[in-house]
Amino acid sequence: MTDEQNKYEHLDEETLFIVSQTFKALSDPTRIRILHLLGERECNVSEIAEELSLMQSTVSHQLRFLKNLRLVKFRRAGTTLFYSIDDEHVMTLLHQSIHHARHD
Amino acid sequence: MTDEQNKYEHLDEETLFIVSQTFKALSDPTRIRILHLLGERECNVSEIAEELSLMQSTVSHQLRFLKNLRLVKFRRAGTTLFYSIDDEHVMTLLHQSIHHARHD
DNA sequence: AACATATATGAGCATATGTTCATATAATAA
DNA sequence: TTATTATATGAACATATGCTCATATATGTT
Repeated sequence: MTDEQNKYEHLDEETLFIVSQTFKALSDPTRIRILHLLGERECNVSEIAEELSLMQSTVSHQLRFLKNLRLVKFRRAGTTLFYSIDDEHVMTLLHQSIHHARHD
Repeated sequence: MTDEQNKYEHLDEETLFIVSQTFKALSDPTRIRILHLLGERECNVSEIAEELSLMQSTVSHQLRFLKNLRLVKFRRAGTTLFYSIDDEHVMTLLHQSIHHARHD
């Protein structure tokens, strides 16, 4: 290999799509709050709504969004659905960012 | 401290704002491509546009966005502006996410 | 000064996003 | 079955976002 300039290696479309979607999930304050809460403990929909002062409908819509990206999962107990984190890697990104935001 | 349930510690508004803004910057494919390119080498505006097949105007608008968040900086050389990365922590988040996207 | 080159900017437009309201669905209890 | 509770869903709406076009600005050259 000579020292002529190397061609830039473009990001492939699929990687670009996954990465942008992941960060999009983390780009909304409401979703961040929901993920952060679920990072502390498993919660049902009503608990999330009450703890974060959000409408049940808002929470449900955002949970669907997060579930489609497999960032959260749920277990059923009667009519109640308990949601929890399903992607620890994304939570790591979130926690790093929170830590960074607080320390400079 | 007893084992009664602890109150959930809400994220403060400022942290929430910074975190969501940071991830918003990383949520758009065009900005990801620009940051990824600048992660490889310093570039001027025209080089970015040509390398990524984007309009000069598009690149300039996005660079302004990224500069406002202090994710990139530039140095002037005549009429040419050379842009480079100004936030290694955010680049770490980006690289982690790319790595994650490619490996599962 | 006039001109060329590189970059920045504002307006306009189409699309995406997030919330709310009203209502539907699902599981359980009576 | 009917009623109740928990959650999901679709439509409507307002706002945000990203791109393009046209043009402005800034630096350097002649």
